[in-house]
Amino acid sequence: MENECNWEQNTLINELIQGMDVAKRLKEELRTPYSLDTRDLQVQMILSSYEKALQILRYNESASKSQTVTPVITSLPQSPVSTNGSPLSEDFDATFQDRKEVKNKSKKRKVVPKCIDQIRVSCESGFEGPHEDGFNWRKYGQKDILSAKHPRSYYRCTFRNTQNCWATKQVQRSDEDPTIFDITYRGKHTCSQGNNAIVPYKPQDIKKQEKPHSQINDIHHAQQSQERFTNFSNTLTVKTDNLGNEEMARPFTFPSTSFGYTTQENHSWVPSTLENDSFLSSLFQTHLLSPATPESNYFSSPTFHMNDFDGFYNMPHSESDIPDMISTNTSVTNSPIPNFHFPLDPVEIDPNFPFNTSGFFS
DNA sequence: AGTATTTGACCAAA
DNA sequence: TTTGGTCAAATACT
Repeated sequence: MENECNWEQNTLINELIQGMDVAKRLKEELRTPYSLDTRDLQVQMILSSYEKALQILRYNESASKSQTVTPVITSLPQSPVSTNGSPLSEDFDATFQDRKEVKNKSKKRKVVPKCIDQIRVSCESGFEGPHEDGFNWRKYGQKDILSAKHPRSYYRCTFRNTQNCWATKQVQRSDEDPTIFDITYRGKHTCSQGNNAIVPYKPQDIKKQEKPHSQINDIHHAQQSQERFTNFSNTLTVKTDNLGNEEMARPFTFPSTSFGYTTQENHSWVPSTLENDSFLSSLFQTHLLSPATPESNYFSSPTFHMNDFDGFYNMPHSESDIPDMISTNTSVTNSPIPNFHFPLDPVEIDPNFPFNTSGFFS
């Protein structure tokens, strides 16, 4: 618990410092003719930092009022260890236990898992489905929700039976903006997709996995990625609606250095310099490094909104072994983002970092 | 034929 | 009793 408090405090400080730094940079750049993309992105970074800082403060406030909201990190007993040596999530633990009961006792409603990631994805291009996140999901239910105009869809991991993966997600179209989907992830993937590291891919190499009517099908090619990212920074917004605290068991696990998250095994790889930028690294992981199913791509959502930067928690982590899904070709020439660069102040990028070398996505 | 989706029913929590 | 999550048979798709 003490470490957790330090984490949050450090994160809070980091976010405030980051916001201040970016604001300073922006101030400098306002004096010079600089790209609007950069300025937009910096504004978003500033907002993101302050939003996250506020989230931490709000979370602490609510947690102090109610002991029922306890971060998963410390509230559960020791997790089991998976076959690859990494600890399974506490959520998996709870979920798996519940699911075993389901097997014995049909249709028993499970206890809500404690680890929930919630993100908002906007699909303003008019496509039907919400964004793709790189996992294979099978729809197992749809329900009209009383408080919502649109039905809620329930998905479980395709590898539930074959690999005993109990991750699920719910997709709810927003009432206010039908182009926005609220996606709630429950449970961590324990399938090969969840355990493996990130792998670059060529969208055209991927076999078809899901039906087109439920998916975004604006597949972009690698050559477009850099341009898309530039545009992306224009439209990118971070939405931090007040999510219920009961659903924010791991509310602040965005990959900030203060968490030391990157030291964990199986963690998504992030350039070291980007780790200092929790917002950007989250963006990086979620939308640049995540392999996706055929109908999607790294920029499948013209605009996306993340309430919770824990979304990366479920990102696939492998360079290989994503069954039947992606090409194993990982050479730099097939990188989805050739000559990738961030529209940031160059000072922020480690000059030694091999963005343009074969080590970048290998 | 195998796999994915749809949808009404079931069940537990609230 | 209501509501939301899940199951599983029926159906659709490949």
